Amino acid sequence: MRLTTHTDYALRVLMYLALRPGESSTIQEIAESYAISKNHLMKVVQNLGATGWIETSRGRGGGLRLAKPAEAIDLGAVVRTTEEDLGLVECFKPEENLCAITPACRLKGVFAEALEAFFRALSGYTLADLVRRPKGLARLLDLEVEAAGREPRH
Amino acid sequence: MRLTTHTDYALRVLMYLALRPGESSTIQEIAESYAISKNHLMKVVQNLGATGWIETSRGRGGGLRLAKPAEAIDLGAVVRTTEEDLGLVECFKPEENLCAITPACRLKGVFAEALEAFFRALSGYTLADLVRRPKGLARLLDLEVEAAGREPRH
DNA sequence: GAAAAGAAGTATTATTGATACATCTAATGC
DNA sequence: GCATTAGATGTATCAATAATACTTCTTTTC
Repeated sequence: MRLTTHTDYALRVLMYLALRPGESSTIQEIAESYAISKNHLMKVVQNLGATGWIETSRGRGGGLRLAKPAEAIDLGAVVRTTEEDLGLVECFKPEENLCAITPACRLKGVFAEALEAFFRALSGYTLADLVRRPKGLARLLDLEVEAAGREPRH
Repeated sequence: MRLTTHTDYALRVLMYLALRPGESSTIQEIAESYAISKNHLMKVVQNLGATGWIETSRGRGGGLRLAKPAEAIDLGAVVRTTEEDLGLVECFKPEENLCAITPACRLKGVFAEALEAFFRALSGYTLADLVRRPKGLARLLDLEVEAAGREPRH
């Protein structure tokens, strides 16, 4: 039971942007801060843009910013869009389900309920909850933030 | 977000055994009923035996049976033993975690809580809940059960 | 119109879950 | 006690797909 790194990276991007409300950041910059692949991050950002969590602008001076305040970004809702395969067991996917007992089996219902509980717990938090320690985070990301009180390295 | 088929198969084996309390069944038989790989199922059964959910006996007349009543087999506990990788995101695994912001990041705590909610929901059910329709299940598995009222095919 | 930055599509690599195969060991029944 | 049956164990292979890299557009701004 794992989430893809796609989801992991998507959340990191959102956290980064949440630390700089109103300002725009580039993929380049974010990839460097986390020391992860820029190419991979591009796909993640593309997806975040397509699903409406962030706004992107091209050209010189372009970049990314949150489409709405961090307080309004529900983590459960985010993960539902970044994690595309939520079929826990075979019987979740009718088109490829070969399990003989599906018609009388209660497994699917039980797992569906557990999955619901998972997302309900996530939805108890917003992006703002993840960046409750902005100074510490900004320092670790080597990032300039209002009131951070020091110059960034780049 | 998926569970491995290992977990899926483990639950199917337990359900099969729960339909025949006290009797013993062979891997061969179970693999045929579900039309899945016997070799793969062997590993699953081995694991179920090692973790104490079932009892196995070798030799002629050997086979598998539940180690305790279906009512006493908690689904959350089962999945915790069959699903070995529960590290949802990178920061769950200290030995391979490279995320720079881990010290100040609240992501791990939030996901740990969601995972807890997942298992809490599963633990609301036992194996007995999964086989609440024994006749229907037995018919689909082509299985002889007390009071099922017909001869099995094999 | 040049430069910067994101968008899009394709290709490659690496991981690992799933599966197959071969051999070994234990228990039973004749 | 020996043959047979059935599970245990270990290794090797295959397949799916996540992760990553590359290349080529578009758009925007100066």
